[in-house]
Amino acid sequence: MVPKPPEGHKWKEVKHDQEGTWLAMWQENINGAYKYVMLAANSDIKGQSDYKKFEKARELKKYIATIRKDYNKELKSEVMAERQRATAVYLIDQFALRAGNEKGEDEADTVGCCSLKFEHVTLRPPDTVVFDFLGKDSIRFHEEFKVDSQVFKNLKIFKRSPKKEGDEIFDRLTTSSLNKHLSNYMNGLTAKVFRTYNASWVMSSLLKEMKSEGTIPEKVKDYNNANRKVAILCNHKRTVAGGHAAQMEKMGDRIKALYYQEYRIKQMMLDLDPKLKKKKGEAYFALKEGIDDEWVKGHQDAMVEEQREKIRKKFEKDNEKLVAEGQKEMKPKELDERLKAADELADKFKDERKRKKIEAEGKSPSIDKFEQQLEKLDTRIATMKTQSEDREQNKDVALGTSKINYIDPRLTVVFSKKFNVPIERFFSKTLREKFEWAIKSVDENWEF
DNA sequence: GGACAGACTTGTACGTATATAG
DNA sequence: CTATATACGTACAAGTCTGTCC
Repeated sequence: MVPKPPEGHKWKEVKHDQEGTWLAMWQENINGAYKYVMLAANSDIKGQSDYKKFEKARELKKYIATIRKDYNKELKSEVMAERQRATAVYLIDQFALRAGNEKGEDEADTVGCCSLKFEHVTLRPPDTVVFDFLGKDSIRFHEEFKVDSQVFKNLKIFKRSPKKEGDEIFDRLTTSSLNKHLSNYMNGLTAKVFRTYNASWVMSSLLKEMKSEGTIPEKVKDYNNANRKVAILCNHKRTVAGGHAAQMEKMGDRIKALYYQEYRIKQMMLDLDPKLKKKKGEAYFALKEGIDDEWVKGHQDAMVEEQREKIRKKFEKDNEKLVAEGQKEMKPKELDERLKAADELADKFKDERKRKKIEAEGKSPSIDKFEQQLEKLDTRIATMKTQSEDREQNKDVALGTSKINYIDPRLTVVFSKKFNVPIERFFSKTLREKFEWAIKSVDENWEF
């Protein structure tokens, strides 16, 4: 049944097209772009086309060797158009460039492989090529690659005078001619299939050689590391968050604080048993690199201040409670009394600094207990460090796009089953719906 | 073979929900 | 328990690619 149009409107046309996947469409009034109402990603229709997309990429496996052999040969073709085509396919295959359609005057000045211009490619003998251009969404692609010597020669030829800035490198090539050529190898093969193929291929090779062990977060991190390699291949970048540097510093500070805690414990051990210094060696008891007296002083001041703040807050809260219960609140004098604990801490630190000695504390302290505390701190430091490294590595790489669009979801399912990590760790609720076809279709032995 | 119409995928930022550390 | 970090879902613009017409 045809649904009623919104009040005061009528359908321009009602179609019953079994091929199309859209429900309604209209032309946007600003630049005439077509807008579509389509089913959501979790629908059967979308799932099927997603499945087909990855199956197409898998099919490329059968032809890739021939294609590579051919373009390597055609890099030397006498026909310039063929030589350009071979070079372009090389770049698309090796470096995961997008096809690069021609764009209109009014659109952003971004490029892909076929639309690369003179100034986007710099040649550095003997065989290094520097790409620097704005790709889709004006994301910068800035990479340096070593290339096949014939590719280097070709690019040099394609840039030869009278070509100058603003001119296209592949002036005898369009995306349609390139895709037409590719479709000779395999039905439906186009430039974008290479991105899917290479992304999934890289992921599958990484997962094959991987031996993920340890806790679930550690295994997830292994997966993410592979995911990140794919994202880098596809140049999926993101803008570094505003507070990134500050956050890194904060984490670094926290790690330092943990190291300092260890230092204190070790000093306390010395307090209990001075002979340990000989046994464990001087270095064991030293302050970690990057931590000096000045830092320690600042850290201690902060700790004291923190405690003061805590006491004040607690005081206020207690008072609120008293009032709520209909009782009188405590006098400011009580707060001063409570704050003495912080003063004592400050005095203790001051004394320590003067005497350069840290006394063992806690009830019935023993070397054994301290050793245990140290062990706990060690693991905390280790997790913090990996977390901080992870964050730094991810600051400008977006993992989502490759996971959602390029990595065959069945690979993720295989990882999940092989290493016994719940799929929920990799796919959110919506993604599990989107990839239902993948989740229910494979076991741990499936191969891309 | 080039221009344009049309259909479908990809990609990031953003606001909000949720998890986590302190 | 609360502040903050992170994850999630979504919007919608920007791509790719096919088909048709000249």
